[in-house]
Amino acid sequence: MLLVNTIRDNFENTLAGLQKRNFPNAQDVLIQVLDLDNKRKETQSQRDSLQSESNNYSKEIGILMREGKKEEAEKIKTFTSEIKDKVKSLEDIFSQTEEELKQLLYTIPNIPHFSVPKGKSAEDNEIVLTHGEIPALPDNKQPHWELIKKYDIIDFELGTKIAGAGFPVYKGKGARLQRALINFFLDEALKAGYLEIQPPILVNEDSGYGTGQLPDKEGQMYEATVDKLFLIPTAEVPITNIYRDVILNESDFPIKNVGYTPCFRREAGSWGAHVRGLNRLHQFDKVEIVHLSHPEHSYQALEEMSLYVQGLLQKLELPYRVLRLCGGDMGFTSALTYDMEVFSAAQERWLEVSSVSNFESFQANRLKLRFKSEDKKTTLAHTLNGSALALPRIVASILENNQTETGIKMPKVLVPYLGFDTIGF
RNA sequence: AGAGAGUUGGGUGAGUGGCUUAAACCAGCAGUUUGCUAAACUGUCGUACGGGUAAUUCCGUACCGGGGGUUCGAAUCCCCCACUCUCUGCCA
Repeated sequence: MLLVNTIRDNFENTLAGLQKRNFPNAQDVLIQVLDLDNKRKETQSQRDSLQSESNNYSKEIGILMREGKKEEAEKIKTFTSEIKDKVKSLEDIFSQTEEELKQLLYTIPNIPHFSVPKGKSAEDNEIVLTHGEIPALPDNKQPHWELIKKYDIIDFELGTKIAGAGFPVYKGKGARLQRALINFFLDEALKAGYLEIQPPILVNEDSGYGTGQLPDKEGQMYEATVDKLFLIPTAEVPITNIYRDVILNESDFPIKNVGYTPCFRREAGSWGAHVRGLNRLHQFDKVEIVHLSHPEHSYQALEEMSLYVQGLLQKLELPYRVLRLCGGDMGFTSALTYDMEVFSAAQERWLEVSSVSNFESFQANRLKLRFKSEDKKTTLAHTLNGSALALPRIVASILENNQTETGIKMPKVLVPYLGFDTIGF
């Protein structure tokens, strides 16, 4: 959620930012925000001064009562009841205006960083760099959904029987590969100075609002309706909400958390031809990194996270590229997002395996996540997060890129975790 | 799940209708004393929104788990909800 003051003080920049995102009627919406805010302030002033008057009368009554001057007190009471009605109606207008303003602000996305390219769709994303060799595979190469059947390591039909489409069952070396990757990712994060967190994987409504899944995107989440809980779509939700309504000390920065969780996404209506196999699931595993940063250092933190994720991909010997998302493709809450895509050599496609974003103060504003600076001012912190990494597509590209006639070779770095070096017969 | 007891500022904890934004103590911060540390003493110590000012500052309003109500006036009385603790039950 944007700050009204930011909109007021940087009207032109804000407008330009929204236009970069192709946000419709940007100018009208921003003007409406300022109008509502003005109305809110005016109403508050009126209400407060009347309330003040009423409080003074009440004090007088208190004094008179103590002195036993009941009649005088009764006289004053007649004034206050009149004021009370006025205060009540101003109060109604105030809270209604405030609510309207909040709802409107909820619909406005974050302002893109100046380096974000213009554009409407994924086609307009900027390729920042490409790394690694694309492996030359034999002519009879197979996509991962064939390989997992061939070696009997992941079973979609079984998952359908137990839960439904998009809930695969990992078996034998498939299950062990999952476990190895999770441990590898967590150990790497620990080495890089992250604090490991195991959060709940169901969250309440407040948490959903805190990170912006609610309102509007409740359809993306599975919901335990009886208890009003939501299955998390990413560990970002519970981990970032740890810091909801928190005032940190400046010396607490940087805060670096990592957590492994299963993730659940309904992905309603988003199934198509190229989402076969592991490319898109209802349940998958992910290791997520979350940074809380001083506003002055958040872009350094973003670069650090990007390099960290790239390091993981290099260790896994996967060819990848880094994209800077354009205004039209960026998430609602993000100011700057890098996507990391791995080349999956049998599908001959780039697959997104990580998305690293700086939200600046957009999330922190909703979360009321602040810090006290040296000069005792309370200021919104900056939040960032990224996948490090999402498992299914990593598994898909490891399987596809490393396939040979005799089996699938595992990345060297995983062998100590796996206890085997090849998935074969 | 049932019964009972609770929820007050960073912490402990007082406060059953007006002089309580809230005692006291501890921690924190600033200062005095001191060769240094410690101790002692003095002061300071919340958040949000709004307003006045060139500015330190000052003023108003709201906030004692959350929401609603009674009242001229609520931390205090009433209702609903959430959470915590104890006992009983169930359970990995």
